[in-house]
Amino acid sequence: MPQKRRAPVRQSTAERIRHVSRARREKAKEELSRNILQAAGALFLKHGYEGISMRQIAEKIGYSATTIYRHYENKDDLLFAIVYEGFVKFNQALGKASKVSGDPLSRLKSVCAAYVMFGLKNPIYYQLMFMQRFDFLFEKRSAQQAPMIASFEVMQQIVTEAIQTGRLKRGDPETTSTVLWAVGHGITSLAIADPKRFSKRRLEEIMQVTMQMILSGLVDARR
Amino acid sequence: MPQKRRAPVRQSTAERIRHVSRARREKAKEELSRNILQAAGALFLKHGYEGISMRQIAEKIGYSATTIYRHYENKDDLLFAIVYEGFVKFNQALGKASKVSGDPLSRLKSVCAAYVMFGLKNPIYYQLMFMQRFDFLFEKRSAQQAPMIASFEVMQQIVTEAIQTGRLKRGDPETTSTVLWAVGHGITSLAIADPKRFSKRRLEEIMQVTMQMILSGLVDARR
DNA sequence: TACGTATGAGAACAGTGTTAATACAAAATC
DNA sequence: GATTTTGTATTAACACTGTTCTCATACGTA
Repeated sequence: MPQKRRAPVRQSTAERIRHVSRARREKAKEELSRNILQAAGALFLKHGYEGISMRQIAEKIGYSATTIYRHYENKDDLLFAIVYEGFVKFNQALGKASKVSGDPLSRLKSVCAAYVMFGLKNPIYYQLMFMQRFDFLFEKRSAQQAPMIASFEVMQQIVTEAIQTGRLKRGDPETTSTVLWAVGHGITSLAIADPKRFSKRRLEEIMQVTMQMILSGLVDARR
Repeated sequence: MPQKRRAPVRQSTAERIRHVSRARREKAKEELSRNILQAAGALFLKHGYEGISMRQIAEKIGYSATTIYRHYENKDDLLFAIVYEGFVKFNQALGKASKVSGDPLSRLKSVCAAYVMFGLKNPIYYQLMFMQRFDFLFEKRSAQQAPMIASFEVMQQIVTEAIQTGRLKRGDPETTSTVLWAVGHGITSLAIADPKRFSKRRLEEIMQVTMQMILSGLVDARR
C-alpha cells in the first residue's frame, strides 16, 4: 500500500503561517475558556451556583453573556466543568495520601483523614460535588469516565490489601469501602453543614472516636 | 385587686356573630394556608425546589401567585414550612423507634435503622432537610426551636443510657452520638445519591457491616 | 478582490420572584 | 340602613434569569 503523502521536509511560508496562525487562535480560544472557567469558579464558590448569573460571569471577564455559550453549552455544563476540576483535586489529594509509607491500615487512616480534610478546606467544592449536585458523581460526559470512580478505587484498593494481609476482617472489599466512604462523607458533610459545632478541637475528638470505632468498635466487651 | 371586667354570663347577639364570623374567617385562612403548603410540598417533592415556580403552585390551587405572599413571606419561607413538616415526621419516626423494648443497645440499633429508613422512604424530604438546604437544620424561626435538635437528643439520650449501663465504652455521649449520626447520614445520603448501587440487598449488606463495625470494629484482632 | 467562517454583541423571548396599585366583598361603625 | 374600614385576591409591573436569534465584524483562504 503506497503512502499517500510523503512527509514534506519543507513547508511553504504560506503553510507555516497558516499553521502558526491556527495555533495562535486555538490557544486564544482555550485561554478564554479557562478565563471563563476561572471567573465562574470563583463566583460560584463565593456566592453559590444559583447566586450567580451568566451575565455576572461575563461581566467579570469583560465579555457579553452570549460569548460564554460559545465555550460551554449552558450554565449546567459550566458548573460541571468546575465540579470536574474539584474531582481532579480531590483525586490528587486522596492519591497522595494513599502513598504514605506504612502498612495498609495506616494508609487507610491517611486516606480517610485526607478525605475529611479536603472537604473542610474546600467546603463549597465539596458541597457542589457531594451534597448539592451529586448527580454529577456518576455522570459521564464526553468520554470522560465518571469522576468519582477513581477516588473510590483508591480506597477500595487499600481495603483489599488490608483484608489480604489480614489487617481487616474478611469481607467484601467493596462493601467495606462503601461503609468507610459513608463514614467519611457523613462526618465531612455534617462538619460543613454546622461548622459552629465542629471546631478544630471538636473535630479531632470525633475523628478519634470514629477511628476507634472503625478499629475496635464501640461496644465495651469486658461486660 | 378588683377585676377589671367580670365574666359576662350573656353576650349580645352582635358580639356572638362577630366572634363566630371571625372564627370562620380565620379557619378559612388557615385552610388556604394548608392548601398552599400541600400543593407546594407535592410539587417541590416531585420537581425540586428550583423546578417549581410560585405561579405554578398558585395555578395548582386555583389562585393567583400573589395570594401566596399573604400566607408566606416568600418562596424560601414556604420551603422552610415544608421542611419543617419533614422534621416533624422525622422526629416521630425516630421517637417511635426509640420506644422499642430491649436494652439501650438494641434501641440504638432501632433508631439508626429508622434514620436510614426515613431517608430512603422520603428521599426528597431528606435531600431538602439534610443535603441541599441544611441551613434550615439549626435555624430558628418564629419561636420554634431548631427542629433538628429534638431528633438528635433522642439519639443522645439512648447513647447516654448505653454508656451508663456499660453497654458502650466510656466516653462523651455527645461525641459518640455525633459519630453515629454521621454514619447514618453518610449511608443514607450515599444511598439517595446513587440508588442504582444501593439495591435493597446491597443496603442490607452495608447496614450489617456497619453494625458490626460500630459494635466490634473492623480490625481482625486475632492477628 | 471576494468568499466563507469564526467570534463577538445586542435584542428579544419566555419565564422567574416579588411588589405596588387596584378592585371587590365582607365586617364594623355610625 | 348607609358608610367607612378592613381583609382578600387580582392585575400590572419591575428587575432579573438562562438562552436563542440575528447581525456585525474581523480573519483565514482562494
